Amino acid sequence: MDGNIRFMDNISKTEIPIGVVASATSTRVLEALTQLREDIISGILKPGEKLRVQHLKSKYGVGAATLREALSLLVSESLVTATAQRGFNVAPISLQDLKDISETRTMLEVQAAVESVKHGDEEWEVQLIGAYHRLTKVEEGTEDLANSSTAIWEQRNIEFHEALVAACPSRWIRQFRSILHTHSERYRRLSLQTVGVSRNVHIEHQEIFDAAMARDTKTLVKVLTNHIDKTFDVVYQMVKEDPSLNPIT
Amino acid sequence: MDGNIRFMDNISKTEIPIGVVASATSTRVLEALTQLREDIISGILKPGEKLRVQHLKSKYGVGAATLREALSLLVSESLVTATAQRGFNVAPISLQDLKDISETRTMLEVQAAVESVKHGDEEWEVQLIGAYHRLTKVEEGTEDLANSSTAIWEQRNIEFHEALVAACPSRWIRQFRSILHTHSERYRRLSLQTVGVSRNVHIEHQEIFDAAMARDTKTLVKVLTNHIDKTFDVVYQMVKEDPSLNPIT
DNA sequence: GGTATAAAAAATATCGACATTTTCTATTTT
DNA sequence: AAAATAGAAAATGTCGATATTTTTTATACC
Repeated sequence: MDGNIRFMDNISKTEIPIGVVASATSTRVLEALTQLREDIISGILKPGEKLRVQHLKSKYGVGAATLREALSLLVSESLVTATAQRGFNVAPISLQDLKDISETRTMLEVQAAVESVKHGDEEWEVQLIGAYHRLTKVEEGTEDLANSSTAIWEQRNIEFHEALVAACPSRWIRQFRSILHTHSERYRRLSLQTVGVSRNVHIEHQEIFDAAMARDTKTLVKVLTNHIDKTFDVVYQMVKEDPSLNPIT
Repeated sequence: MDGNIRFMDNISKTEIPIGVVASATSTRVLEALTQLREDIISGILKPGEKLRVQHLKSKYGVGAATLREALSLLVSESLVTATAQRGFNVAPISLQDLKDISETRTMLEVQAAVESVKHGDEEWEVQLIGAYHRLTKVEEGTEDLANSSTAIWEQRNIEFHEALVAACPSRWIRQFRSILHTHSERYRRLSLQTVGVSRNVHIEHQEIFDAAMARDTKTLVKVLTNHIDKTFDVVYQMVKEDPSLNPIT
């Protein structure tokens, strides 16, 4: 997924973009950025790991300046940290951070969803129905998703949550929510191999969808909070029990 | 989420930095970054303006790659936007954006302050008292602050608000709050020459300080919300009435 | 043995030069 | 005259080379 790089083609209103925006022709920076993001989220580049420019430039096939620029842009998403004279590191992980992310994400995503439901028009409904339908297809397809399906599920899960909050008028809430969702996904991918092993995620998504379409704000708050909590619980247990994933003692 | 608090007792309190971190020796990137940020917030570099690397590199006395890296890091703070093959721009402004910033900032800052009051220890109190004292000195010094004092007031105002929320355990809320505070300051500086012309800001700060020290959450929420609203009102009127500041129709 | 010190190695940070793409401008075409 | 087009100018994006700083390793010292 493109994370916080927004392809603006389907945004109708005169919204001002925040952050990096892609355009027709790509650049080496964008390519490196996309690959680096995926490698960080997937855990190929490990949490806290030092990102040596000299070493990585050959790996990603770009010059030093280009790689540094890509890494600098990833600081925007808090996936990379930069320290003067000491280079770049992959953002570290911790149980504390996971909890913080989940709680803050709940606050922002619930707010965004409520506002979205309040302001959403017919077009928003159509987009949400579409996103929900695509997500349903892949979630009902298999008991535990195969490796290939996982990537598709991840993409559609992101798109569903994006569609849910798309009508929230606050660009800032949407942006912050998106960043936290990415980090949430990172923790999930670092700790879990498959989706929905010990819970039926689709039921949760269905509840969210139904409440949103019914404009039932109260229920929406409840089921959405529950959804994020459940994700947290599962990941938290895994991270806690796997010392290799948990650099913090 | 509160239901999971019990698992958190053994979570380490070690804080992980988000974003760019300075170290003992500075770098050309950091110098350019600092100057660029100041120039954007102060309006020397105008909202929406194209940031030509070729032109600016001589102005800031650095190479192209270094300048690009500084600009890329400013994307983290949403002060600069980057578009592939089309370079960098100063983040645009709009009335809509100002409203969004103020509302989102209220949500985050109130939350952060309440949590900070809840968790703040003696050291937090000491730091807050110090920050408040330094702010008071400059706010009571003059009726309308002279140009030289304005810069000091801005610095101390930031430090006071930072100190207020310093004990909030959520790094993410603090980070997002800080970004929005910077943007809020930018709008204020773009529209107002001096502080406290039509209102006594210090009384508001005093109310905030008193409520925080008394751990009176309810009052704190009220006066802090009021404070951000008031700032918004003043700036909104100025921006609205000054077409040169308002590129959005 | 552990600590301080100095040389060596590695990595970061930085610049200038060049290729590619976009933007501007003048000319031609309908 | 407006639109399309082609050439010129400007700006972006990119890389390799190099100075500076940090980190590691080896050596000497108490």
